[in-house]
Amino acid sequence: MSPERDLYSGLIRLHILHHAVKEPIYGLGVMEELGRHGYKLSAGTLYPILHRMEKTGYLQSQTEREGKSSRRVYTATTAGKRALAKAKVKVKELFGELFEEE
Amino acid sequence: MSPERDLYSGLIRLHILHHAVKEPIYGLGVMEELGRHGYKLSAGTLYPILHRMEKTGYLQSQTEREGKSSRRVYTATTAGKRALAKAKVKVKELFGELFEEE
DNA sequence: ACTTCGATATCGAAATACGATATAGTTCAA
DNA sequence: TTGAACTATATCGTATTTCGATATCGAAGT
Repeated sequence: MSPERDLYSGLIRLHILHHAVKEPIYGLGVMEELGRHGYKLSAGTLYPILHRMEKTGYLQSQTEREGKSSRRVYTATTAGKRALAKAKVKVKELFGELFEEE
Repeated sequence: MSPERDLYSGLIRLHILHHAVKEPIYGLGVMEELGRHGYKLSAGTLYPILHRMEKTGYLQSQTEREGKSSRRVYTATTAGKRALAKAKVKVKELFGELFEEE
């Protein structure tokens, strides 16, 4: 529906990976965090993204039962950290190009 | 094949859009430029991207016949420039998060 | 009981990715 | 002057991804 999504899909994953490196994350929490950054995506989009990032090997999950109900909590794997480190170089390059002086 | 592609797909489009705003671009030229940034993508991936960005309304094209053979040359539309401006804000935000001090 | 809420999962049609393959004009050496 | 090498773009087919809609399930109100 939104044609801008194409431009942002990678950025969204990098946001997710970055947060997963810093601390454990979970689905709805990520949705809210992304919403704060102006990315509107539904649960039907986000959860499959997390599943795939786990299948790819960037994230690992475990079901947490903290008193209340259960949450599937994700943290970044070593491969995820490596992928983020590489991607940061790319983001830096893009940033440099986009905001360079004439 | 490369699972990192997921992380970069948006970055690639932003590179393309950025260049199309600065000057006219064409398929193989973009491929080489992206290659210089370490993005390896085949013609079968790139051309459909350009087609879609045109269909979306970010780019407009015309066939140029500069003496030699012909090239389909793309430039950014007003909508494309607007989309890039918006995306730049997002990239800046991501950059800030990824490279913030602790 | 019933609804709302937090949380996750899955379905299905449409769109996208990408290697492989096709097409076509130019150049240039044999 | 045939044909190999190169420039340039397009399309096909399988697999994957997107994303709204829908489903599930337990907590907590009321």
